[in-house]
Amino acid sequence: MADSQRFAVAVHTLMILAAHKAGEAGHPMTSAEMAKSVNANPVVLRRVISSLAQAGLVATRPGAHGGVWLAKAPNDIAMDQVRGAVDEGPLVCARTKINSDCPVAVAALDVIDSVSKRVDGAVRDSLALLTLADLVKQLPDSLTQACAATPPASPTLAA
Amino acid sequence: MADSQRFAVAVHTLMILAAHKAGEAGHPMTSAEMAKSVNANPVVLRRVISSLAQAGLVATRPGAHGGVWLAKAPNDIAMDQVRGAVDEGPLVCARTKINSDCPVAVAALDVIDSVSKRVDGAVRDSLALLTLADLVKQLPDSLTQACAATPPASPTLAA
DNA sequence: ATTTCTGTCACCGAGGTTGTGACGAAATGG
DNA sequence: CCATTTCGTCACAACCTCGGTGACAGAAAT
Repeated sequence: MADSQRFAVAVHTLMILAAHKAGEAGHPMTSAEMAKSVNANPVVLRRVISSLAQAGLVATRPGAHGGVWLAKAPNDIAMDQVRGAVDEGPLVCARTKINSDCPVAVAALDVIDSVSKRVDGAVRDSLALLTLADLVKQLPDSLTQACAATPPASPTLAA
Repeated sequence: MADSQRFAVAVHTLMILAAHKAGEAGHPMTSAEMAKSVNANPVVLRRVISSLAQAGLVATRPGAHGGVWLAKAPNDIAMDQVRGAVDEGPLVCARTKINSDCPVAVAALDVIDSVSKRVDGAVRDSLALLTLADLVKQLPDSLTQACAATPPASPTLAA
């Protein structure tokens, strides 16, 4: 239960917000704008944004001139929080349908469960060390500068 | 692309083979026998076994008194090999449908890709340290002894 | 030759994910 | 007060992947 693209969409969205330095008192970005860059339906984006908002990573405001912005500094947004917000299932899932009359199967289930937990821990640990700020740093400098200086109706996002 | 139960089925299968000390010159186990314990269709099991065989982890022989057995010592079977054999896709997959006219999207794709590689590396590393022997050790001693002494038609597997 | 078992195919149904339209609620501006 | 914008969420369709199942050919043992 993990082959969705929600995590990728979430990271993409957060990078856009960070690169454009979108803020409440400035120019929040709309889901429609960002949907163009992600090449997805605005509703899909809003579903992801909704999860991120519940996790306290972004804030939103409806109405004219409303939109989405980061609720925390990029340095304080770690990737494991993002994954936890949009994709809560375990990566490697155990079997639910074992034959409970078979003692080997019952014991194996526990063992496999421990493997699953181990993998999940490894994923979480590796993502916890990665912040949104780290990712934005990987963007070409020219790009982030262009975005930061962007007035509404930015040419850096449009198609 | 990782929410399948193939990995769990593979581990379960390998544990059965290890616990029963199945060997070519002894009592290879049939997919039908093991399917009972896993509570899955024999064909599903054979699909997994086929992948494991291609990876050199198990060996098979058709025909009467044929079946499956471990091709290596449990100490030499690491879990990352198992995962690689049955589930080759990346755990967290990037978006394929970005808007390639948007410079932010193009750059973000690379960044997300690096995150994906990082996660995959973490998973691989954590699984590489875990061998089939480690997992079998976690089984209750009584169980492995009962299995090891098992003649054909074992009561420890049947329903 | 018969039996047993693997290997593989084709097909179906279940479940989850994305795409899309629609509607209400909230916020801004005239 | 009203029109506009935008979020939030629902319902539905399209699609894809996965597991379950039956079928059949080939290999091996007796």
